[in-house]
Amino acid sequence: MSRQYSISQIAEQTGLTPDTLRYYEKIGLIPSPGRGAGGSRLYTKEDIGKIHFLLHLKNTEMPLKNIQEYIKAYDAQDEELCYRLLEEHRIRIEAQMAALNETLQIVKYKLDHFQEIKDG
Amino acid sequence: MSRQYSISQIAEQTGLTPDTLRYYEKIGLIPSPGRGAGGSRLYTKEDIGKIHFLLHLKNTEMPLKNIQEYIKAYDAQDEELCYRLLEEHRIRIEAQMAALNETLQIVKYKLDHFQEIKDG
DNA sequence: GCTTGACTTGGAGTCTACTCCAAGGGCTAT
DNA sequence: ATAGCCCTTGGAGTAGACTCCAAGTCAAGC
Repeated sequence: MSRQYSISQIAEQTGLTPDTLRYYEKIGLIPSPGRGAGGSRLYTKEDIGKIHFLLHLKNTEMPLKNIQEYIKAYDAQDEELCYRLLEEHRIRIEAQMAALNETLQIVKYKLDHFQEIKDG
Repeated sequence: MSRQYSISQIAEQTGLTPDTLRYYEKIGLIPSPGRGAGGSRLYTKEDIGKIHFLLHLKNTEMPLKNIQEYIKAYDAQDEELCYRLLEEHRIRIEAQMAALNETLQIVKYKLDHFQEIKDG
């Protein structure tokens, strides 16, 4: 039987707080893990994997509601819906990258401009 | 004398609502524009330029507080601070692009995986 | 057997960024 | 001169995502 981890260990691994982990569990973003002595949460490697994928979605500005919908579809093994939701997210990611790049060019231009003022 | 625009025209141009424009003005993100008959706002081309740059920062997840700080530094002609704030934002943009790209690869992999299931 | 420390729950509070509302003013067309 | 519409203000309300708190449980060490 493989190792299991307490909520504070997971918190440290993921950079989330125990409160946030419990909050995500409450709203159905992560599965309710097994419990140890006194009802304390014990996370498995599989749980951790799900949390990491969740963080990938969250870190790319997917709203928790959409992540919730994806998790629900995943649990219901609705591959059609999973596919559609991920595809939509892919499009949003690409749009976001384009916006970031556009602003990056503008910011770089301004930074060069400041540099000139300093040099001149 | 060049053309001026009402708040609803600016709203249409920028995709913001008049309420949001007034809110941005209230918290100091955009300058208070000149007023016309009955105290209604009249935006100049210069105002519009500032709003568009603000939107670039906002669309790249710069918190309004940081934008506020930048605008304040800009108005105070504190070039040193302007430079530092933009440089920090550039770094955040690049980090964000890296995170997006990483997730994009994962999402693409998953999408290909779904595709195989459909094809197979 | 009592303290210490991490854990549990449900619920309330906070922060950011809006979003809406009530009460009222002013231009335009009929 | 009245209807219709867009504008004004200050302030209250909302949504999303946490974040904190009180009261209590449990196991381990002294």
